[in-house]
Amino acid sequence: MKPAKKSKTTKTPKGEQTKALILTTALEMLHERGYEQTTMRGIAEKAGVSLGNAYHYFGSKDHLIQAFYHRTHEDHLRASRPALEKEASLKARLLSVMRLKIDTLEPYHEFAGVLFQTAADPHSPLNPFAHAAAPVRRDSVKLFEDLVAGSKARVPDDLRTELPYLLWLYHMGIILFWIHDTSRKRARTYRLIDQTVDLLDKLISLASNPLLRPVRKKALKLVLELREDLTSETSDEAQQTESGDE
Amino acid sequence: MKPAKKSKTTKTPKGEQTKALILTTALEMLHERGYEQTTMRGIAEKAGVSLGNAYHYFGSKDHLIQAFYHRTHEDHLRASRPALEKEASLKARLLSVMRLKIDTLEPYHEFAGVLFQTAADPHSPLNPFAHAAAPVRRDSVKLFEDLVAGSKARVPDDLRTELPYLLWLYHMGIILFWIHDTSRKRARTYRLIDQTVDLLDKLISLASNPLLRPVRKKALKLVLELREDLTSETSDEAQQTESGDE
DNA sequence: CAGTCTTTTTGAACCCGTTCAAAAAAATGC
DNA sequence: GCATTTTTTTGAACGGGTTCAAAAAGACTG
Repeated sequence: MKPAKKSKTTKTPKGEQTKALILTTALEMLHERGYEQTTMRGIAEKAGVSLGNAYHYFGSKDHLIQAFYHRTHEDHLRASRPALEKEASLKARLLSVMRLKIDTLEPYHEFAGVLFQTAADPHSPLNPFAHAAAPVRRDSVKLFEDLVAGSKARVPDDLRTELPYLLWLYHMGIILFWIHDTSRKRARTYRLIDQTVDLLDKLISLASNPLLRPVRKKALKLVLELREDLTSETSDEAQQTESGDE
Repeated sequence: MKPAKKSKTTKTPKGEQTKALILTTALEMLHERGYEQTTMRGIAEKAGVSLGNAYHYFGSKDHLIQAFYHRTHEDHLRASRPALEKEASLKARLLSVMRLKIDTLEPYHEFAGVLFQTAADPHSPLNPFAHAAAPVRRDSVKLFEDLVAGSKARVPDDLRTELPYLLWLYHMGIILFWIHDTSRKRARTYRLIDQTVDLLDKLISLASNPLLRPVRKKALKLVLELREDLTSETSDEAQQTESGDE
């Protein structure tokens, strides 16, 4: 399918330097001109290296995108810290984190679609759903672990374990909505966040209710299963397609 | 962004014929060799027309994909009919329809990812989330309308109205999972369907419970809002990007 | 320092999707 | 039937991502 050569690790200081140069140039161009307008040739030229050289360090354009994604994620982490230190209730914490996520992403709205696109391709190494190892996801889920751990909400233990992952999923859904949101200043997305956070908070409270226990148990068992699949499966069968060319 | 010229309507019988020829050839190749291996050049050559000619009738490769998608949808509709005529309970109906969906899609698993990808791009006319007019979505939701209408499940009226759309969303989620499912014979996806359908059925029953009424009301109000956005918004603001080139 | 092995760098080449002006063929009007 | 207009068809060209063999530059060894 998609060749997607691995990006080589650098072996000398010179290489290190070149790689960094290419990366920063790429990020710059991506920020200034968006995805389509940023070409590998353009990056190479602006960085003063040859096209082939860029490909030596970054196996594909997607790898550059990944770097970009990483950066916004780190920005979001940094932006979230104050709120997580101040707020105590689960609801307030979640609300802050989600709103800050959108704040962070906002400057890149116009090409976020493409970003999401490449990330949704099952064959892409960037796909947060497929590859368990994907540091993107691990880091991302970790934020929600902190979010839950630091709150003193009354939530059943079994749910508490799964909650970070569930919130991560929820947050992916919000991003998907945001990508398609064309309202001014993304008002709709923010409203959606406000309302869904409120709803989620209510639901989590309800989840302790004995009436809901069987459903909760069943649902959580299912979630757990899926998560296990996600973190184990990939190594055995997923790679077969790669070698199956002729 | 993506130029995506519109596919011209044909004006003569000769043109009609050529267009059909190109389409069938394309579907054939897509089926046999997947997305990446099917090139516009390849299609044109196999169909015995020039490359430019193919582009005259189909503005882009995506348009061909759209045709492909349409076909599988129709297959699914046809396959679902018997079950919808036989089954009475909502649960059984949903289970059948979902399983048949996966059955229908299965032959195209390897390139379904790409299909989903192009569909997730906000700029793509194929995107079922963005363009209300997208017949793909209308048709698709319609199936779930029939599914709900034909069942005699006891479900609150307000929920009943939104249920088809919610089930459509649910079905999109399952497809997303399926795309990433590498288990043999897609066993995991089928199991997921079994369990989630069961769960949904239980949830729908619970939804009538007075305890849940406030949450239900709130959630449905939210869903309704989003749906309205979806079906109206697109005309005013979404198109600006199109004309905003320089 | 000379020779060898690695890493970095290059630039040409390949294939692909897409565009476009102009040729060929059909349809239309008189 | 001929001129004009419309539709269909062509093929070359452009710009883009990606690959690759081989040159250049460095690192390492004796």
